[in-house]
Amino acid sequence: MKTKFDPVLFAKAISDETRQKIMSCCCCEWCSVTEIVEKMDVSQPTVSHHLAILRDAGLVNIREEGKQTFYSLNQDHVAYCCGQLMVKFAPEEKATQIVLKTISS
Amino acid sequence: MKTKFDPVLFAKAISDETRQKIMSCCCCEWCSVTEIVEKMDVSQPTVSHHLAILRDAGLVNIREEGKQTFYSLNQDHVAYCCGQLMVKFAPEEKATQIVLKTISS
DNA sequence: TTGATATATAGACAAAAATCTATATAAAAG
DNA sequence: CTTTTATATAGATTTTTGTCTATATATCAA
Repeated sequence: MKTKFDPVLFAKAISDETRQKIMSCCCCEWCSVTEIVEKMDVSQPTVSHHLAILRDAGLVNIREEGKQTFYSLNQDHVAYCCGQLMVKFAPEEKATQIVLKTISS
Repeated sequence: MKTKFDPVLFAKAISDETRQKIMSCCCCEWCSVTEIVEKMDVSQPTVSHHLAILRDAGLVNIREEGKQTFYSLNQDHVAYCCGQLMVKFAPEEKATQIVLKTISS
């Protein structure tokens, strides 16, 4: 079952440029830590640190395989959090209108 | 015309608890800085500082009246940014599905 | 014009966060 | 078993951010 939405936790998790790059990196496929490190310009421990933050916010899926760990973006949860943020700060009709416009463009 | 969406700027702006409280505070009405300060537990300069960050991210509307300055949440822009974030990190069909579910519940 | 009120800015300080190197852990290969 | 590879953790350091006090600026009232 889904844990209660924490808007500050979510915002903090996505508020760092390196983490957003990591999110883009594993947005559409499973990536090992090594693969992610190769595409970033920070050290491996730094990547692991950011992955832990994303994990704690529920924003990544994890699959362990032998000595490797694969991560992929939890798109459902990202979308859920964005939706929750939206309804927290904008009335639903407005949110609906903006979203439909955004998505259809 | 709307400036280009900056997902890191947006996320940083909303990633602080005090700022989210301010956003909620002036979510549905114009509030003077003094009124906002009264509802918060930080000093007036701190509130002004946070308001400047929200302003720089385009998240608040501003209206000056005599010696007072009134702020209100720019709901349209908040909703727009949430929508942009969503389509950045989730495919559109998934975003649509989640959003509609979120909004209608 | 003096004083009070509203807000913003400057600068100092403290707390939090990002990064690094070094190392621990654990799996696989030789 | 020893070595290599993959990842995580610990601890130190630097950078960024949030907060405060003091003060500047600007409006309004007396």
